[in-house]
Amino acid sequence: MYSQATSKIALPSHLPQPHLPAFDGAPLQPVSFFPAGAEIYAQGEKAGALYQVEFGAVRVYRLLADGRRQISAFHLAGETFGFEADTTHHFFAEAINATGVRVFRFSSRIDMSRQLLPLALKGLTRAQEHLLVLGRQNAVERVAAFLVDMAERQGGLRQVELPMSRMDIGDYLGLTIETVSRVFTRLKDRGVIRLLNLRSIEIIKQDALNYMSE
Amino acid sequence: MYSQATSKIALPSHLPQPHLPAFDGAPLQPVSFFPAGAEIYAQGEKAGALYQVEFGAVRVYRLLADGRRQISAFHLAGETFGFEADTTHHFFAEAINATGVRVFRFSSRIDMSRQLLPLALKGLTRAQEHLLVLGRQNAVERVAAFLVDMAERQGGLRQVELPMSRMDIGDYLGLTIETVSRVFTRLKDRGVIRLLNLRSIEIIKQDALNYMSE
DNA sequence: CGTGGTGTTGATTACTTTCAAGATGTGTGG
DNA sequence: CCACACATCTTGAAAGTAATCAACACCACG
Repeated sequence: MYSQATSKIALPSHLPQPHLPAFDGAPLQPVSFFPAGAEIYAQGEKAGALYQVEFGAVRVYRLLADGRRQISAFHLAGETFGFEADTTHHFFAEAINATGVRVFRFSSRIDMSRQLLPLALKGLTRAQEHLLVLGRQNAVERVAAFLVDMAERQGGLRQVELPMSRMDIGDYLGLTIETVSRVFTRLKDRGVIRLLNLRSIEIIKQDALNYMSE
Repeated sequence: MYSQATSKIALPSHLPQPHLPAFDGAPLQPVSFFPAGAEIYAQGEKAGALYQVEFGAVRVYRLLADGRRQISAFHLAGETFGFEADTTHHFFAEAINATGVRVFRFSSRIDMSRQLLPLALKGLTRAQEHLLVLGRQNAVERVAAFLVDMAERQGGLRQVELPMSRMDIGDYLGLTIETVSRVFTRLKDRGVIRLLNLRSIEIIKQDALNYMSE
């Protein structure tokens, strides 16, 4: 496990090209690199920046005192995270894999509220939709909803990359790794999905998956 | 069940006095009155306003096709709701009891984004914290967290009013009404709370309750 | 080609839901 | 003001779903 990110290094040319910057007015920031497992920010730290994923994937989570973890969101390439209601981070953010992030520090000289609001509202809607999944859906429905969401965010292709571990998926869906694994197996046995390898699946019956996720 | 709200009536003098308006610049709106169970807005309707509760209480929820309901938030006097990421409502909002609401229609002449952002971020943080409850806490912890939250929002007094039914509480916490009822009974039997009547409780052991909610 | 971490599968346990019945509370009309 | 009726809430027993505990399989890495 790494504790420090290697910041502001040059972006290797074989990596994906930059996405559209999240903000007008702000200067284009260099890409900070975080190896797998590296902390981007921690609960309790002072906030004051937004983060845009260039490549890789990020998990944002909270912990209970006894170690139970709830991942509130995954963020893929092109997505923005790091909103806080006050000046302190209430969550942890970590790179899941080797990840490049553009950090936009808040500047008093540029009013970003106009541009932040739609992003914050998008995050709010996402969180509220996830509440429905956690509050009222069973294990199969949760996994189906997760796969549908991941597929949509990757352009709606049949093949879906899952950059995160079963543990991460479980902590996102409020399930144990065993239950996640069993549901994957059931979906495979029913011919709904194929497991290409541990971190990528192919959706065979899109309709069935949509239906399961309601 | 009522389908129409009686709008723009005069606020009877025996009712609570107005809270601070949510927005500067916007003219102070009259209070719309909604009887118990009345719909404030529905999923699919065109959005374009914010709502501030003057008195009473509001539930915001989504439905699954088979009728399962998830209440994403309750809103009490002084609180603001109705944020949407696009121009359409993705949720339902209903008055729980007789409720007064101030409606602030968006005006192109006044830029409210500066004032909306902190409210949206507050809502985002609330939703993310609720995700932890639904994803990783058991029935007793959920109810304890709910009571602690309601107590804090009512000024931290020992006596807490619960304007909503057990059904509402269950649909907020992802539990059945029977489980909610059983947990209330257990907390009562352990001497943690007293049930003054169906809609109000007294917190006897605040520490125990805090501890249970983590 | 081991070796440790990650994932899968099986058996059992625990918790919550479901189904059912009864109790309590509220509102209405006599 | 009381009585009845309907809705809400509580309690109990049985069933179902996911968690836990345990063993094994599969990778990915050095």
